[in-house]
Amino acid sequence: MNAAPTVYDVAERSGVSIATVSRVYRSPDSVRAATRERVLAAARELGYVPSGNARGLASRSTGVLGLCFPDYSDPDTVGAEDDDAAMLYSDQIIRGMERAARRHGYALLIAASLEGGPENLVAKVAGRVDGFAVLARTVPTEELEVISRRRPVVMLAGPRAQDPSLDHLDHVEVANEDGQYQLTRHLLDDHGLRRLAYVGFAEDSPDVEARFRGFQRACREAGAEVGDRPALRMPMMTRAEGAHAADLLCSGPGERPEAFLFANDQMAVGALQALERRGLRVPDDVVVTGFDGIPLSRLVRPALTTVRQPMVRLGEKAVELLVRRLTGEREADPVSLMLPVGLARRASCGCADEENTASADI
Amino acid sequence: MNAAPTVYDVAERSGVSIATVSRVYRSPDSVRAATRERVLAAARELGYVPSGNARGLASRSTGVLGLCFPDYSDPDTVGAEDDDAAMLYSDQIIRGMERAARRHGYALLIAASLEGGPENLVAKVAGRVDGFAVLARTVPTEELEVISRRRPVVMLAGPRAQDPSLDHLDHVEVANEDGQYQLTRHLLDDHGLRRLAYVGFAEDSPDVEARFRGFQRACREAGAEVGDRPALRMPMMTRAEGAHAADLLCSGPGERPEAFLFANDQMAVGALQALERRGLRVPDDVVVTGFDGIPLSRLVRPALTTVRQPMVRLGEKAVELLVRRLTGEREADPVSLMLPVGLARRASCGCADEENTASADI
DNA sequence: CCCTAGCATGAATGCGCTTTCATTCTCTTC
DNA sequence: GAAGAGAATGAAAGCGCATTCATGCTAGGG
Repeated sequence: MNAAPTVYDVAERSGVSIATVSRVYRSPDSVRAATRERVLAAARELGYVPSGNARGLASRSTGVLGLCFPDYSDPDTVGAEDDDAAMLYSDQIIRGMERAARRHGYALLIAASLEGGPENLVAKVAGRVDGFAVLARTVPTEELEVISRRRPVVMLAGPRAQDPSLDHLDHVEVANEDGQYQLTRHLLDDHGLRRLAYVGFAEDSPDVEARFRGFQRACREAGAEVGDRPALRMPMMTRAEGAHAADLLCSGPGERPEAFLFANDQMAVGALQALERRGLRVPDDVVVTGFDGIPLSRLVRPALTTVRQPMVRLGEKAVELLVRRLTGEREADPVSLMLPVGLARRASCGCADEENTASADI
Repeated sequence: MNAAPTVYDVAERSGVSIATVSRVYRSPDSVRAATRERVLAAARELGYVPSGNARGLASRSTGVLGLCFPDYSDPDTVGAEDDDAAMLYSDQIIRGMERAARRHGYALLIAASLEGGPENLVAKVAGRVDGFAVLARTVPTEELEVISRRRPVVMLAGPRAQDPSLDHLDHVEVANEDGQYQLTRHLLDDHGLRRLAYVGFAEDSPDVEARFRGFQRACREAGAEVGDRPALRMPMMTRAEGAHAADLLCSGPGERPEAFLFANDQMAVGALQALERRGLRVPDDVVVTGFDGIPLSRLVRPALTTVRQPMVRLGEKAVELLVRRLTGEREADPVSLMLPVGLARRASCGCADEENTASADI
C-alpha cells in the first residue's frame, strides 16, 4: 500500500507526457491508438487508479450525487422491527436514486444525519458531490441554505419548504393528501360506509398530517361526520400500536366504526391481527385500510387495501431534477413535483384484488 | 451558482491567511477563539463550503468508504417482486455499512455494477474512496486486483476468493453451510424426521451451494438418505417457484417427504401458501423451513423456521475491517471472518416460537 | 518537392486545500 | 523589565489531475 502511482508514473513509464495520459482517460479518441495502448499497458502494470479527488479538483465536478436521510435506527432495538416503514422508505429511495444516478453516470454518496456521527458529516458530503438530495427535513435550514447557494439541492418528501430562504429549491413529494382522499372516497362512495375512524399521529410528520387532511376533506365532501383530529393518535405507528388501536376502537364506547383507516400499513397489519384474535372478520365486520403499500400489505390475509407510495420513483425523480440542473437549466425556476400515488383496492375493504389478479400464487 | 467561494475568499474577508482558515476547520483548537469566530462568520456570509476534492487531494484521504453491489433489478419488472431477497440483502448491507461508517466518521459511496451504467463506474468509485467493499463477485478479478493494490478492499459474502491474486484481501462471509447444517440436524435429531427434501439451486450461487452442503453433511452424519443434488432446483428461487416446488413434491411419485427445506425464505413462503391450498397442515402434515430470516418469515402463519443471516452485521464488519486497515494495521495478514448465523425455531417445524415470545402481538 | 491544414503531443498553469517550517505574539518567570 | 518558552499565525510548497496554448508531425494539394 505504498504511494499510489500517478499520472506522472504512468507517463514516464510509457514515454509520454502526463497530458497524454490524462487524455487517454478523458478523450481516448484524441490519442493515437498505438500511444493509447502503451499508456494503458503501463497503467495496468503499475496498478494505476486515477484519483477522483484530483480529477474532481481540476475539472470542478465529482460525478457523484448525494443523499441525506434521517437515521431512524435505534441501535438498541435494532432488529426489533426490521421492516420499520421509515427504513423501507430510505431503502427504496436509495435504490431509486442509485439506479437513476448510475444511468446518468453518477455514483451515489449517502449519509444519514442526526446523532451517531460527527456533526460535520453533512458538510463533508455536501463538499464532495455535484448535487444533493435531502430527505424530509434532515438538514438544518441554515446549513441547507448555504449549500444550496453552490450546488443544486432537491428536497424530497414533506411539504415544500416554507422557509423563504429555501424556496428556490426543487422539491418532490408524494400526493399524500390526495391518496388518502381517494381511499376515503372509495370507502364512502363505493362501499357506502359512513362511520370511519382515522388512526395516525398528525403532529409530527407533515406527510401523516397531509393524509389526515385528505381524510377530512373526503368526509366533509361526502357529508360524513369527521372530527378535527384523528380518532386515535399513536406516536410510533408500529404494528403493536395498530393492534392496540384496533382493540381500543372495538371496546370503546358507542357504536364500533365501520372502517379503520390507518396512517400506515404497519398499524393496519397489527389491527388485522388484533381483529382476528377478537373473532372479527375483515372486511365483513369491519373494514381496514393502510397507507404506503409496503410488500407485506399484499401478503397479509386479507390483503390490505392501501395507498401505494412510489418511493423508488421519488428517488429517480430527484436524480432527474439534479441532473437537469447540472446540465444546462441551472437558473430555471424551481420545480415542485407531486408524484401521484396509486390506490390498491384489495380484500380488506371488500374489493377483489384488482392489482394482482395475475399472480394467482398469493 | 457562480464561482463558489474558496479559502482565499474567506481568508481575505476575515483578514487572515488561508492556513488559518484551514486550521479553523481541521483543528479548531489551534486557533484563537476570536480569530476563529471571525473566520466562521466570514465563511457563513460567503456561503463557503469546503471542497471535498481539494481537501482529499491535499490530505490524501477522502473520508469515504465505497460499496459495490450487484444490480439485480430488472427495470422491466420493477415492483413485481418488491421484496426480492437479493435486494433485501443489498439494502441491509448498505444500512449496516452506512451506520458503521458514520460512527467512524465516514460517508458511504455506493454503486451497483454490471449493466445499466458506464463501465468505468467502478473505477470512478474506487478512485474516490479510502476503502472499498465488494459484494459477491461484483467486480472483475483483474480490476479488483489493481484496486486492492492501493486501497483496502474487503470482499463480502460468497466464499473466500480462490484467485491467488486476491488472497490478500480481507473477507467476510456468513456461515451458510453451518446454518443449514444446524437446521437440518434440528429436524433430524429434535423432530426425528427422516425423509427430507432440499429445494434450491446449487449451481449459480456459492452461498446456496454451501447451504446444500450443510444439508448433505447433516443427513450423512445422521444416517439419513441424501442425494448429491437438491431434490428440486428452482432457478429464480421466487415465491412462485416455492409454491410450484411444493406442488411437485406433494404430487410426485413415492412417499411425500416429511420436510421441505428451502434454500431461501421466499420459496418457503410460497410453499406455505401452496400447501394451505392443498389442505395440508404445517407442521403437522409436513414441515417447511427457509433460509435468510427476512422480516416476512416471522409474519407468515405458521411462522417460518429459518436461519437468520446477519446482513446488517456483515456490512458493519466490512466497515470495521476497512477502518482497521485504514488506521494502522495496513500490512497485517488478511482476515477471513465467518459470521455465525442464528437458528430461528418457529412454528413451521413444530417448535414454539423461541425467539419472539415477548412480542405477543404477532 | 514545398507549403499548409489539421492532428497528435508536450509544457505549463491552476483547481482549493493541507501541511511543514519559519516567524511573530503573548505570556510567564526571575 | 528582560529573556525565554510556547502559542498563534503566515509563507510556500505541493497533492494529482484537466486544460489551454504552443509546437512538432503527418498528409494532402499544388
